[in-house]
Amino acid sequence: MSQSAVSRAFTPGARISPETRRRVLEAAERLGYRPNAIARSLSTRRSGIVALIVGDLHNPFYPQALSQMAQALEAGGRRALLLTHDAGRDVQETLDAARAYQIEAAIVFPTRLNSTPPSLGDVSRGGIPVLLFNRRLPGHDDLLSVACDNHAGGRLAAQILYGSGARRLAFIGGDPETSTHQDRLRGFSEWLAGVGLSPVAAPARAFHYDWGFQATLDLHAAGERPDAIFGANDIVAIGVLDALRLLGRRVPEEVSVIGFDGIQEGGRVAYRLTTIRQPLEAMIEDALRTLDDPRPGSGPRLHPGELVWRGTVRGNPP
Amino acid sequence: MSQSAVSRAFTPGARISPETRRRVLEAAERLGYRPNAIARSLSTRRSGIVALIVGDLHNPFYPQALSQMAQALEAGGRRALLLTHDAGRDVQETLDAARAYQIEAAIVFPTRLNSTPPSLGDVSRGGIPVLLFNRRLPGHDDLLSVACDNHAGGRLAAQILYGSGARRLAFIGGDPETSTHQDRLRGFSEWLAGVGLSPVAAPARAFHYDWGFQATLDLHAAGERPDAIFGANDIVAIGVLDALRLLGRRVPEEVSVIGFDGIQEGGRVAYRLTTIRQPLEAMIEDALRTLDDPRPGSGPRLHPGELVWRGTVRGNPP
DNA sequence: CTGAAAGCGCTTACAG
DNA sequence: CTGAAAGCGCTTACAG
Repeated sequence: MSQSAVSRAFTPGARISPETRRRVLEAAERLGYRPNAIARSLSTRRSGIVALIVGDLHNPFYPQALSQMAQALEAGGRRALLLTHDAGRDVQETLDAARAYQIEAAIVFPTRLNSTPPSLGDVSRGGIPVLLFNRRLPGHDDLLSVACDNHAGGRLAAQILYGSGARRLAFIGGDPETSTHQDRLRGFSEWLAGVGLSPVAAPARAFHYDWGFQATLDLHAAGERPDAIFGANDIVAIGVLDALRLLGRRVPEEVSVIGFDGIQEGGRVAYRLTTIRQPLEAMIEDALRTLDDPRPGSGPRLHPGELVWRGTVRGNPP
Repeated sequence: MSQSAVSRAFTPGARISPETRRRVLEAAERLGYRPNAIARSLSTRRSGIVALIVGDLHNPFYPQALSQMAQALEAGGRRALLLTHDAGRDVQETLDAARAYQIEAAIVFPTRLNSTPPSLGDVSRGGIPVLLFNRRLPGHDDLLSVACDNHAGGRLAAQILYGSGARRLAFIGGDPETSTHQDRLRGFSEWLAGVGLSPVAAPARAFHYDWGFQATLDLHAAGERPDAIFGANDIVAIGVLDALRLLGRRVPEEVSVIGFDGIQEGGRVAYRLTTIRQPLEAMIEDALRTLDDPRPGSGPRLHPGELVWRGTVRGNPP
């Protein structure tokens, strides 16, 4: 039994007789043999490894995206190398480290990445496609990017809230340096401008529960009494809801609230948050397809958000 | 410049003159050269890769643990290969797949693993140490395990609640097949027995928010009015809190609530959940140390939980 | 269809 | 300290 025969037995579609393959596989089973993927990678120059780069996993959207992404990768016979990226260091460094493992692609979950990351400039040197998930980076056309259509989502939020009768609409933002924040706010403001309105307030800081909570309190302390609040994402909107409860303002009777993301937490009985859901499955599928056939410079690939009607917006679904 | 020289320049502590090393590193910098970690792995037979096997990341405890674990691994110059494990498949299969990458160890986050997993029997065949994080599997002495001392934690919960004046104490469990559930309940019941009490109720199903919520509603519908509830973990306890709020029962005046885990979510203003925190950093450190020097059969390594006093237990901290 | 041989990019005794 | 050579465990033309 030659080495080649064994190799071919484990290679789908290789030229080998069924009989030989059977014998090899049988022996392998008996001996507990498994081909060494590391050696195969070296030989074929294809590691089958994709780097997943994550920052903090504070926002539940990311763990959800991460585990679904890992599963999708596995379904395609690839492996996920998990790398953490903390605020202090450069993403570039992390990427370089990953490159040593002959990764075929890298996907960055930009939990802590704003629009001016120090050195994502020549990120894809070495010919490895790098994809930003859930963010676009203006001016970085060498980066692939898959995101929700946040601009359209912002418009939709405005339309829904306005349609529910609200006229004093506030936006409570996230990290103002991110495209997610900017695009959602822009869409929101633009749509409102179309009906002669503008947001009564748009404080912004971070995509955190605590910020949504605090900003809502501050808003009311300053005398604002919005009749609708668009939270920059679900976790912010959940903070908003808790603050409103504390303030004694009834949702949705007095105030409507809408979020963005579609995290499972928003569906809990305590919140029933109406939101614009990012189509995660479609985005992940698209991301993997895009990495297989990368065409940099074509701009971010946008997916429309889907309205999830629950209980925090007054009236009936449109 | 020989191949050997280059190799040694990148090997800390290798016999090489500072001058040569400098020249190599400089050239590498200029050329953008990085040693191929895959080739190195093949040569040294040490991949530096540790498999992290996760199920669903529903419970926020796991993403937190996962990202901290990945960071700790990186700090030690190792890499995390992320593998998902879904309920349907055998952990053994996932482990086998990981083994192809010459992993040095595997850490299983048993989000969906109960005490009778189909085939974790000869899991460490191949000499790769496998460590269960946050669970012990009675009868599986070949598995390493690092967990919180759930039994002691259960006792502590009983003591705290009893100390706050409660006499009708309920336990709302998680997945009853897990060691985490069983140990916490056992400790809880044992301590209560010591003062002549037993839990007024101990429904169990899953470590989910929805279950904590539903079980609390059911309990009250059945006419029980506990004056204290021990949630099997924080996410269950948070469901309990939301249900109590719906029922109009005031916390902590009428009912005290305590959780287990110490997830960040419990600290939110809306909950202020008093809990027993798992010392995650210490557990992770211990896990990595244990994997470096594995001594199977020595039983699970237990870490004491720490009381985090917030606002859901009546009275003052002990 | 099958096997012998070269090569993937490193590391590491070994000899100098 | 340095270099030539063998070897890690695979894959894949190439010849048969």
